[in-house]
Amino acid sequence: MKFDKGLMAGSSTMLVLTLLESKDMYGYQMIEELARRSNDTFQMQEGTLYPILHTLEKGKYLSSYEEKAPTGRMRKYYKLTRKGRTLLAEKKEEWTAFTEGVAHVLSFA
Amino acid sequence: MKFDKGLMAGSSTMLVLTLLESKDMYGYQMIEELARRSNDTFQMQEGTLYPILHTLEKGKYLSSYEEKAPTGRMRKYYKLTRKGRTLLAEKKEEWTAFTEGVAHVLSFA
DNA sequence: ATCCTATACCTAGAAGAACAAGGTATGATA
DNA sequence: TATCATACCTTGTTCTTCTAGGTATAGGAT
Repeated sequence: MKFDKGLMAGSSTMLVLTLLESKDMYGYQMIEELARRSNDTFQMQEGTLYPILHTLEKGKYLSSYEEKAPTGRMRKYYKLTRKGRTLLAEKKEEWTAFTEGVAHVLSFA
Repeated sequence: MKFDKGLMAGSSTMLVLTLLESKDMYGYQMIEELARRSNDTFQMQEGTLYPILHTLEKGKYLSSYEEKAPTGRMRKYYKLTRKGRTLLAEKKEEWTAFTEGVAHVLSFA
């Protein structure tokens, strides 16, 4: 399933934060994990993800550290800060309210 | 409730088409009706709506006609075409699949 | 040996969509 | 007479995504 570009807008930041809620992850991993959790319906592009990560880190919603993978390559892990958790909670609330609003409009007789 | 700008993206066309599903409407009316159906959570801007209407009409998803209101002013009514109904059905399916995907990611343990 | 693929990071530029902020015009109301 | 609500529209800015590249390493295939 290919989604309209616009649909991702507004929810991708929430999705990224959600992934980091369970554990620290690196970018490439997030893309795979997102696909896995959504049964391959979400294929986030690297050109979408990396700028989001950088913006979130700049805003102190995430912190990062590098770690050597067993393969020998470096990976950049991101970690949710307290500020990030607060943002995530807000995003989730907003998402719920928004989808409820849409559902209400759609189901209106 | 004020929503993130991005959230509207991707769903506003669906919302507009949905409004026209029940009856022909004019732009100004759609904004009011959308607010009413969503308990004032959706405040679509004119600068958002009118371009959408024009694009949809250009694509033959809507047709329009002018009618004099009881007040004497002209109103431009929009009507769903068959092509528009098809598009609406697709948009609804896409929306459902997308929100289900998000729900799945959010609820992932 | 060489090439391709997967991994892993990044960015610049184009495209799409919403919004802010303006404009025009008419009818009703104060 | 002035202001508000109605009713339409557009331009320019901003935000976000995606496309399409670039860099680099490791492993497998040819």
